[in-house]
Order: sequence, then structure tokens, then C-alpha cells
Amino acid sequence: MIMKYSRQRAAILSFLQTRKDHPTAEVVYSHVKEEYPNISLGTVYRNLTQLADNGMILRLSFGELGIDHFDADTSPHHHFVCSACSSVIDLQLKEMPFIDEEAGKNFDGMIQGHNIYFHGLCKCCLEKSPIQLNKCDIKCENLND
Amino acid sequence: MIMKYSRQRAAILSFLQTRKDHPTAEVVYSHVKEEYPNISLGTVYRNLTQLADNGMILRLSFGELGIDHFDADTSPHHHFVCSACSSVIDLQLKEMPFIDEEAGKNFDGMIQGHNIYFHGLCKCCLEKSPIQLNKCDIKCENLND
DNA sequence: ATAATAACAGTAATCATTACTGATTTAGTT
DNA sequence: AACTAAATCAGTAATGATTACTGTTATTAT
Repeated sequence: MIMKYSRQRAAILSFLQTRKDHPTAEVVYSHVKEEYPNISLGTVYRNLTQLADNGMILRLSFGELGIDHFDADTSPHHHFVCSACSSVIDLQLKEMPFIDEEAGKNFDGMIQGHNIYFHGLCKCCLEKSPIQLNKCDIKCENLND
Repeated sequence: MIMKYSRQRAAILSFLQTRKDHPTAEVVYSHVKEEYPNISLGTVYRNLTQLADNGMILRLSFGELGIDHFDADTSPHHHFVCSACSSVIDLQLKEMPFIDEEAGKNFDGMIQGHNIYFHGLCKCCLEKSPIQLNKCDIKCENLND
């Protein structure tokens, strides 16, 4: 379908572009709401889906189970997900151009690409004591909110 | 918490072990129901979570958006997700032992591991015409159900 | 300006998953 | 074999992210 301009979509995209973390739809909503107090959460979801379908942003479907994150940086890079606080952090890695071909050798279909998700503990969570790590209400503040 | 034996959990695990595809909780439920007609869907979810927490199976949180898949094969391997039919297929790949160390060079936290998800079209979907691919009610049959 | 239609706000519905409850099963101990 | 504590169960209600619906508004081409 043809994409007609809308102020709301522009605001959503431009907000995403200011962020190095990977906000959820809810976070996008709460921030864009400051500029457009009447914006609807459904509008945010619809536009995030639309932007992702058109390759202008990435939808990251992992991290906290069942909560999508969005990334305006579409250049090739990978992601780290903290198993304690669920923060999603960019991770540069030298290119592995042959990995898709390599994988294709044992595979009958067509491989178009891949994503690598690293997991472990982010810097902030590493510095917490084990007791703090078990308390689920202590959230990492390494991401500007 | 201590794991006490239960027939239901044993049936769930042994069903998963017969499968090379990666069933959802709903698929597990519908099959284990044949042996235990009274089993509850909640019981399936609870035991899948428990088995995954104890490292006896893997929870795969990607594929169809928001639907988890489960895998009784815990040996190191990767996965392919068909972007047309959402089938999840095993994919062997030569080991890349240094990838975590490599990624850690530009990262402040602790990297404990990674997952690689390939995407593209599976063999079955490759053989469909583009028109068929657009019809969402045509499902691939490459997985024994 | 007009008309066609994409997009909106607001709200209801969907659907995978989790939580709750009182009854049952397991497993260790007499 | 009976006893007890705790894990597990079946059944059901609740949760929460996301999507669909509806009547109205904004955008864009003519």
C-alpha cells in the first residue's frame, strides 16, 4: 500500500533515530505522546510495523520474551541481550561474509541472511551483587530513557 | 525447586524427543493429549518452561512472532526460520569458537554465548509459485505433524 | 476546491502465556 | 503398608502485548 505522509509516523521515526538503545512500542508511545498527546498506542504499533515492512527500521523479536524492540539503525550489526535486565545493546563484529554460503551447504532451501544474538550480562548487571541480580525490580539504567 | 517425577512431564519430554522439527506448546499439547486426554494446556506450558530452565530442552523465541518453539536437541546447532511458512529447521554449521571472544573485544559486559538465526525460504516454499506464497493459508508440509 | 483514500484516535477483540485454586500424585519416612 | 510434606495436576480466570474495527480527520493528486 502507498505510504502517505503523516506527522505521527515522522515523529515515531525521528524519535527512534535519536536512540542508541532499542525501545519497545510502549516506550516509543510514551515519548511521542509528549509531542502528540492524543496519539494512540495502536497508531504507534501500526507505524512501527509499516516502517519495519519498508526496511526503514528493524524489528527485534527476542530479548524479553514476547516484547518486540525497534532499531532505526539498519546498517549491518548484531545485538546483545542481557539475561538479567533484558537490555538490548548494539554489538559490532567483523564481517563473516561466507557464513550464509557455508550454512547453505547442508541446507535445501534458500538462505537470505542471518542474525546473531549474543547473551550474557551487561556491564551494569555485572557490577550488581548476586543478591541484587535475583531481585527482579532492580532495573539497569545504562539506557537513556 | 526440586523436580519431582510426573507422568505428564515425562510424556512431554519423550514426545519432543521424537521430533526433528520444533513444536509449539499447542502442538505438544495436542499430541500428548492423545495419551493423556485430561492433560491441561497450562500443564504443558509449565513443564516446557521447567524443562527449559533445567537445560533439558531449548526454548526458541523467534520464528512466528510471539510463538515459542521447543527443541529437545540441546547439542550445539543453529536454526533456520522460513519467512514464508515460519517452519523452524535445524542447521549444522562448522564451529566458530572465537566468535564470543571476538564480540567481547568491543563490549563492556560478559558474553556467555550466542544464537544464530538464518532466514530465507525453505525447500517447500521455494517450490511454490509467487502467487501461492502470497496466500497465507497455504502451509508447508515439510514437518511431520 | 474536490475527491479518493491513507491515516488517525479510541476502543474492543485476539491470542499466547501465566497465575490461581482446590484436588491428586509422588517420594521419603515410620 | 500407612503418613506426611511438597510438588504437580486439571480447570479456569487473568494478564499483557499486539491487532482489528469504526467513524472521523489529514494528505495528496486532479
